[in-house]
Amino acid sequence: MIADALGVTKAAIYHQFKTKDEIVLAVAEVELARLELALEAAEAEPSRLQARQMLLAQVIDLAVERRRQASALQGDPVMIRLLAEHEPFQRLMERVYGLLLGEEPGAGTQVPAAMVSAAIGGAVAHPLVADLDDDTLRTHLLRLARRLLDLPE
Amino acid sequence: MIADALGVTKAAIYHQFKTKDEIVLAVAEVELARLELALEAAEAEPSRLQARQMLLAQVIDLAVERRRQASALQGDPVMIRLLAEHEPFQRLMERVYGLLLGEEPGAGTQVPAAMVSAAIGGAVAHPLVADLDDDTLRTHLLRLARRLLDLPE
Amino acid sequence: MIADALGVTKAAIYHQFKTKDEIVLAVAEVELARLELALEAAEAEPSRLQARQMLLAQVIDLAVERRRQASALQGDPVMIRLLAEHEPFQRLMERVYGLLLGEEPGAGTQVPAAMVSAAIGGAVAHPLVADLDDDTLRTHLLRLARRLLDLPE
Amino acid sequence: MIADALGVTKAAIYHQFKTKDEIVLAVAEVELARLELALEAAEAEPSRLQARQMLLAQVIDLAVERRRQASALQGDPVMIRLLAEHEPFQRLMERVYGLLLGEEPGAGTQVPAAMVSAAIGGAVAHPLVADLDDDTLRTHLLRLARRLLDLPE
DNA sequence: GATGAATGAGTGTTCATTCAT
DNA sequence: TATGAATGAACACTCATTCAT
Repeated sequence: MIADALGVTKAAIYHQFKTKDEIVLAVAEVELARLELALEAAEAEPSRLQARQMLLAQVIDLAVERRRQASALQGDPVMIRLLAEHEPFQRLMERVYGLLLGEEPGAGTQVPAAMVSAAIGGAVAHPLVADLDDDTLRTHLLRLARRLLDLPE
Repeated sequence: MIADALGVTKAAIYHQFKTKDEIVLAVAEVELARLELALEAAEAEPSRLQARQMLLAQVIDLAVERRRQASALQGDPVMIRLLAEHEPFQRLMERVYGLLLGEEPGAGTQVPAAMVSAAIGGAVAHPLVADLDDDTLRTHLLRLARRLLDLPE
Repeated sequence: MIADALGVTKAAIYHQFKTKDEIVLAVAEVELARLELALEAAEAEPSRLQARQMLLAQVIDLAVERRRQASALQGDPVMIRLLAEHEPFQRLMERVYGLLLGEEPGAGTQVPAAMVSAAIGGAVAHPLVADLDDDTLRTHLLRLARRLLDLPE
Repeated sequence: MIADALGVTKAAIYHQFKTKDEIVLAVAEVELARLELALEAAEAEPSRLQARQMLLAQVIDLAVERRRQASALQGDPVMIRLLAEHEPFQRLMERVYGLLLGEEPGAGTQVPAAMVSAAIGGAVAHPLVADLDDDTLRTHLLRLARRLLDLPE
């Protein structure tokens, strides 16, 4: 499916990547890099509140932007397993969650963090919102996420 | 995979169900029936607020209870397609969303509805919460969902 | 397929017959019995020519009559193999061919015999003639078969 | 079955063909091409009678030649369905029948056409003629087909 | 006599992966 | 770098057959 979408042969892809895991990782890492950039930009903000607002806006931007492209890998079991096991991703997400929630990461913040992540990720992929244009979706997501995170509008 | 998990042959399963769709539907319908019961019980409540609180509690109960069992079908493409297409499920979810959000269902409530659903479903399935015991998870989910839905604690 | 068509269970059929071969044989033997009757009636005719005409008419009658019923078994590989191997059927067909062709059976008559049989059987099953009513089909078959067999109209 | 007969894996075959239909079509199309060539050669003949004689000879040649090879697909349900539905084959057969019968194709010629086709095809596949050498079979078929088609020897 | 449950072996098809060129 | 050909293992599904009840 991936090879066809790129217009090359499967073997050509296996020349560049040793396993499907590596392919998925390569795709994921682009997103990770962008997320890391957003995180660092937010962490550089002087006020904690501004940092949280900024990070949230960028996380939502990324999710909305990506929603159509790379959808091929969206439901891919390899992708799901990898994100659940890939350590760098885990650590990055803990930092993101920690800042978003305004707390240090730890056992107490895991569930809210997972819910925020799941709420944004799930909402973006949900068929109910497939017809909404990007701006409307972004606005809705922001409003709801702020409520979840106890952030002022 | 299902047959192996049950310790029987594939053919034995195809003796009981005509298609994979039927297998998935049979599993889903058990949940649907319980959800419908919960919805009807909530709708019978005198006050709207009590109805919403009650339905939310039961929806979360169901999600938490189910989280380990039937996880085999969780990512199954047939399950995903069926839930997206199965009319009775669609109608039921609209009623659930409508009551949870305290509004009549419509275009304006789709995104919050999708987010609530995704938040609960996603959080329950998230690897980060796999180690939490049921009670802790339930408490967290309730707190967050109430915030999302503007419900008092 | 057979069990469903009869409205009983597969196991019920396997209670009556030990193998699929036996089922097919039982169906075939009904036809064989009718064919044998036709053959004996024809052989009792005083003139050879009358015998041939009579047998041909009855063979075609049988084929046309059967064309819709039991069509389930028509293409069945078991049926095909069985008719090719079943000795009583082989012997019966040799007698039928011999009389139809007006000769004693032998190496020299095998091809014409096979062609007559194939022409009638094939034509009856051919999709091109599916819409023809029984009488029209019978008339066509008779005319052509007579030509093949050098029989006067 | 096909893969085993060729001594390769099923997947190897599915690398070359997308569906079973394609496999069957590929086999059938070789025959179709040869039949079309024969038809065109016959149509180029100056006299109608010569054209019919020539086409018949070639049709029988093709049938006799093919009788052992590709017999794996002979009873294959996919093959049967495809030949019944494949438009190019339908059109080609109508042209062949029309010329063989010495008439324009139409409703009136369908049954004789089906019978000639069934007679040749059926006779060639019939177990009774399996032991005959090609020349003897060809001779028999020619004699009988000429009789069917009202062609001089 | 009949049924429900089960099975082994097959079929059409996909997918991750390997390898010689 | 890229390709074509191949493979093992899976998956959805069917069919002939068996057996306890």
